[in-house]
Amino acid sequence: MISFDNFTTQDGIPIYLQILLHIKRGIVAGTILDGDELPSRRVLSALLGVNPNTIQKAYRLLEEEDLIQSRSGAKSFMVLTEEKVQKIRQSLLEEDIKTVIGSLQQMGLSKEEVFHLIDKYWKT
Amino acid sequence: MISFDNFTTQDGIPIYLQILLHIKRGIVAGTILDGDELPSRRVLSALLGVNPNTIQKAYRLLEEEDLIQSRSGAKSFMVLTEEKVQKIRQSLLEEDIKTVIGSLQQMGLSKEEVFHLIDKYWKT
Amino acid sequence: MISFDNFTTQDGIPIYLQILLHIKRGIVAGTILDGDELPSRRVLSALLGVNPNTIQKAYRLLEEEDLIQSRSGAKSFMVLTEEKVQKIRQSLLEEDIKTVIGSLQQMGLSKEEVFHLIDKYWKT
Amino acid sequence: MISFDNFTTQDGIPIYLQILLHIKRGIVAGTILDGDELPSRRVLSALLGVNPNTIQKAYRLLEEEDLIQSRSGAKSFMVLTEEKVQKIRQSLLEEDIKTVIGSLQQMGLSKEEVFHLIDKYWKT
DNA sequence: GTGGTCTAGACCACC
DNA sequence: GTGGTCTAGACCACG
Repeated sequence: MISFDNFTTQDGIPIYLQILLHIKRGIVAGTILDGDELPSRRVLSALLGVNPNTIQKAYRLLEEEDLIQSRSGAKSFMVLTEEKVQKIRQSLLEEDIKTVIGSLQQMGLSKEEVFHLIDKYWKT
Repeated sequence: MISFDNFTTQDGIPIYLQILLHIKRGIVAGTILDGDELPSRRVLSALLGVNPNTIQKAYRLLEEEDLIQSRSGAKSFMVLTEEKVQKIRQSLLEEDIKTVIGSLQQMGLSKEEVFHLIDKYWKT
Repeated sequence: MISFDNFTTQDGIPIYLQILLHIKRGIVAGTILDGDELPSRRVLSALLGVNPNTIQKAYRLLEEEDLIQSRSGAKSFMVLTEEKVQKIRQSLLEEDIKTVIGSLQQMGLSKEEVFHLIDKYWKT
Repeated sequence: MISFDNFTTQDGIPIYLQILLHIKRGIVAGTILDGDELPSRRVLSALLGVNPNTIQKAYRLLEEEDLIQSRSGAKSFMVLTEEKVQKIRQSLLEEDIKTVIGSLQQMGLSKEEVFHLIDKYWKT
């Protein structure tokens, strides 16, 4: 069963996107594997303290990307291939890195200062 | 006059927040200084291709944070102190760094891999 | 035994309501009589290709309207009086007629055009 | 401006479909014409006593059928051609007639009885 | 003022 | 129990 420990919603970003990203990051990290069972709408809804529809929206988008298979009345499962995983990995990494680099550069930081900051805040 | 070159809106984040962030990052970078004049709502609206109300909202929030002041007619000026700048710097840096570290750690990357990626995508 | 030949589910209307209507229309038509036996939930479920719970819901509503009675084991029987039949007849007829007349009038048809159309589509 | 006088919601059918049908019937009747302005979401929502989103859903479906043109911040207008009107007319008429004939036949009525009933309930 | 999107809760059919 | 749909209300960007 896919874990949602350490998940806390933050505002400014739509919740359904945060859920979607959480799952995609788990896929990239290898903690979510092909065939894994997803928590049901209700269960996850209760766990995260959000509306079942918000969960559903995240799941529906994942299904449209062919990463999930849902059937009414039955549980939902991950449907992953190595190729899909690599594609997600590539897109997520690039996006994260480019965004943060853009912000930090605009604030006038040097690469060395960035390295230093990451080192400081990296949770081992 | 504060520059908005290199500013392009990206969707997913409210535009008024993007404008707010752009200005705050300029403050941190030192390219926006105490006393600098802000473009008028009308001018900036035309420049960014954004509705005047959206500009108005960003300016209003900056005013509520005591970072700008409207004087004599429609012109607005930055009202900064070293203390305010440091506070913004601290909050922006921490937020950016923590967010990206959280994402990348969740994807299972090591600190070294992150350094390598930043090095790769850093625009000199 | 009550017949469900010619019954096909159509979407847009809850299936349990369609079953309810099918039975009520049979009552009005006189093909369903007092004392007639209803198919068991399991049998009808298989016959219509519908979930047993859905059948159960339709039967429960009929029971609440005092039109059927469950006796001796799982078998259910129609419990009808002339008065009940007339009441159902009245309500169904009026509802159908008024609904369709409302639609067709709203589309600007004359009574004669409606007669012509019914004549055209009436299956002898 | 398109009229919603005489419109009352009835349950059993999704409200957004009732709104959609009301508009289509107006198109067929010729009371809604190409270029006509639609009431705004909020106005119609208040008028009918339903949620703005329900109105929006009806409008969105009409837009997907190319019967409406919507632009953010601006009003919505009908975009009709004679061809579209005839197609709607055909589909609505057939559906209404076939549905009511099916119901009434199932209740055992003769064509003459149906004519009589329509004559009785027809509002002149 | 306008339309578009996000979150929320209830109901339905199905397993 | 499961996922799918409908209705509801608040917020956003825009004219």
